[in-house]
Amino acid sequence: MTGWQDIAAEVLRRIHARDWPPGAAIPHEATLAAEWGVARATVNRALQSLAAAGWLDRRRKAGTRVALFPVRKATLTIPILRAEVEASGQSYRHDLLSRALAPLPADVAGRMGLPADQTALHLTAMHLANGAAYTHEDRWVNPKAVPDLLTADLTNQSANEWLVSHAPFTHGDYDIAATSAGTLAPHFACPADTALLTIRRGTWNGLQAITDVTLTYRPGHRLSAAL
Amino acid sequence: MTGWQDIAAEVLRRIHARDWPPGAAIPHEATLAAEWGVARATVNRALQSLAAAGWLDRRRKAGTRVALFPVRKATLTIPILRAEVEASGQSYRHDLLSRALAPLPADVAGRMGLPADQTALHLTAMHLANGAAYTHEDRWVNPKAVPDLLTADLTNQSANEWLVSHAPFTHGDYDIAATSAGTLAPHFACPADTALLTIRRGTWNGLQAITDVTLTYRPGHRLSAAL
DNA sequence: CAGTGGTCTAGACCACAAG
DNA sequence: TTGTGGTCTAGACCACTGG
Repeated sequence: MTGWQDIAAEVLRRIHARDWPPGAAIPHEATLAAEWGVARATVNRALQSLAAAGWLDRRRKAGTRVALFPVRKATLTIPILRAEVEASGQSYRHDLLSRALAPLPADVAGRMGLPADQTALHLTAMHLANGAAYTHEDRWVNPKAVPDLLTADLTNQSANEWLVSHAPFTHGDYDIAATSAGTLAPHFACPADTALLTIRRGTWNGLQAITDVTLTYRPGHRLSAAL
Repeated sequence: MTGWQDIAAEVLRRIHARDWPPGAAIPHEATLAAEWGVARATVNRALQSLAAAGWLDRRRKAGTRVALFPVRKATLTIPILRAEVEASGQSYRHDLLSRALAPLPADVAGRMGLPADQTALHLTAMHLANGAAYTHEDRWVNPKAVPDLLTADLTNQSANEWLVSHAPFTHGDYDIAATSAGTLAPHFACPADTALLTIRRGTWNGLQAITDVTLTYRPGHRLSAAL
């Protein structure tokens, strides 16, 4: 009945109870293992999970301390739009608005690490929930990374879904910002100065940029998560 | 030289190379352990880390499969404002703008699970980077959860920093939205219709709400992270 | 029911960093 | 130098769940 999760819970309890206040060193793995009558590996696993969650700072030789600023990390789920919409009980649809080959704008090219005059595939689309505008998508795709996308059918499957299943990426980055609706206002039937939430995401396969996409959510949208 | 991280990397390589495409089952732990000449526990650790990162779906008896939608989770770091500002090489300062006991607004009370007429501590402050407005803070604190804060000196230490070191929380939630500057416009010397990024955060100790805070960032701010 | 992942153990060696 | 966490092993038993 004493698994590593139980041990992690007990350690967390002592932290919350301030038996082990922020900054304090806690006993060594071997000591705790003896106290609870388990193998050191079990304690190790529990403490590693708490360290990964930000509760503990661990360093060889220096020991384990309660983090001064606990919980600095939070997991934000960035769902596939279809899943996000359908999970809320609404129907999902996506409309391809445009599809063209064009030279990369300077800012996008810079983020993708490609020459500014490079020709790339430019896609714009609307994602709809229950038939109403949900999210606008503005995407640039490096045709050298995924040549097959040039001829793919994107009417039933969104570019995102196609890429996810055909072009796995090794890493990526994203940022979140607030922008005014501007030229997107007509899509959302809102004033041009409405504040909208945007998420830009770039994905890479090794050193090769795959795609750079900016999603703009309808007015009032919130990104939520637990700490 | 064959640690669990090497094994995780090799598995990831095979996923990226599409040796194991999305949805496909991969060999059992025991098989892989034999293939690489390591203990099953080592393979288990590698596969668990990949499953935690979203690359694999694992179920007892059903085996391990490559996730259909890899990398659905991203870690967003929510830093302490002081650390965020100082990390960018700027000087940090914070000005307490107001501090008063007042009845909780209905929406805040709802989020905190307290009666709407409950008296609580209301704080507003500006966080400055190199002397310029960086973030506006609007905070409500449950005085029953942290009575000591009522008499704390908040001129040198921000409420956030005080709470972090005096009132550990067990869990919390947050959401991110875009709003118009509105009445905060004078603080940022921007038009009232400027789009600003806001982060609302609620923290709890067990069943007791501690605080609910809304941070509004200066125009143009971006939240960034890696995937 | 039986196969697969989940976890524990006891012992060992290694890598890193504090003093 | 030496203490502390990081990891590996070989074997064992357990828990969940698919068939």
